[in-house]
Amino acid sequence: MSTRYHIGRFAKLVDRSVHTIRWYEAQGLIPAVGRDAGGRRVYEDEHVEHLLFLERMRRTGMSVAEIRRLTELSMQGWRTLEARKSLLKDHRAAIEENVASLRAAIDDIDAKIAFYDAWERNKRRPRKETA
Amino acid sequence: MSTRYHIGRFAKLVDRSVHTIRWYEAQGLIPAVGRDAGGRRVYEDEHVEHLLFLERMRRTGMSVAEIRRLTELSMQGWRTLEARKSLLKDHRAAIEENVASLRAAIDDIDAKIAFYDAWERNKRRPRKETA
DNA sequence: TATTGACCTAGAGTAGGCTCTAGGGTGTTC
DNA sequence: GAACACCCTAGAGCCTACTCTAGGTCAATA
Repeated sequence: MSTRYHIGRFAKLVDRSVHTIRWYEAQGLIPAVGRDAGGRRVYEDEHVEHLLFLERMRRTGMSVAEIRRLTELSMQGWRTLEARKSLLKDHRAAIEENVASLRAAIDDIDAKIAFYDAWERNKRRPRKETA
Repeated sequence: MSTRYHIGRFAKLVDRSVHTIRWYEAQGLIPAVGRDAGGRRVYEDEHVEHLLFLERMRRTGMSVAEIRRLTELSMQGWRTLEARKSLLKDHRAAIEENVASLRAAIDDIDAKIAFYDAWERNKRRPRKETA
C-alpha cells in the first residue's frame, strides 16, 4: 500500500509551506507529480524522500539551479548515473571546504573571546589580539 | 608608523569591491573611518583586521544586522564586552550546529553515491537507498 | 593647464529564494 | 444546498546582500 498525499499534508511532512512546494515544482525541483480527478497534486513516499534529500542539499548550499539539474538527470534514468555522481561529488567537496572554513571561524571567535577576557581581567585593552 | 590606505588599496587588501566597502560603511559595519583633506576615506591597519574578521563572520552566516550590532557595541568601549562575548558565543553555537548539519549531508551524499554505484553494478535500480 | 585616474554621493538595479494575493474551483459535512 | 477546508493558477511583492550608474570633485602628472 503506497501512501498518497495532497499538497497540504505533504508540505507538513517535509516541513515547508504549500507555496514553497508549488514553487519548487515550478522551478523543476520535484519530478513527476501526478494529479487526481479534481486536478489536485498527488504526492507519494518517493516524493517525500526526494524532498528531504533536496532540503539537505539546499541547506548545505546547493543552489536551486544545481538541484534542478540533478532532478532533470534523475528523470532520464540510468544513463545519467555518472553525471549525477559527479555532481554530488562536487557538492561534497564544496561542503568539506565549507566545514574547514567554519572551523577556522570558530578559532577566530575563540581568539576574540580570549582577547575580550584578557581585556576584562586587566581592565584595559590588550595591545594584541593574540591573547 | 601606521599605514594609511585610500579605499581602492584597502578594497584590494580585504578582497572586496570598492562599492561593497562603501556599502558596508553605510550599513554601519565599519567603525570610525576618517577622511583626508580632500574628503576621501582613510583606512588604517585596524580597519583591515576588522574587515577580515567581519568577512569571516559573514561567510559563516552572520547577518549584516548582527555584524552591525557587533560594530555598534565595539564603538561603545569596555562596557559592552559582555554583550559582545555573548553575541559571539551565540554565533559560535550556530556554527557548530551548521557543522553537524554539513556532516550529516556528507553522509547522505555518500549513501546516495553508494546507491548509484550499486545500481550501476547490478544494471538495475536497487529497491532501497540504503545500499 | 589639461588630462587622467581615483575618489565622492545618491540612488537605482539585480539575483536568489522564497512568500503572498487575487480570484476561483472541489468535495465532504451538516 | 450551503458552509468550510483545502486545492488551483498567474503573477506580484519581499528580503538580503550586494552591484552598478550618473554626475561630479580632487590631485598628481605631462
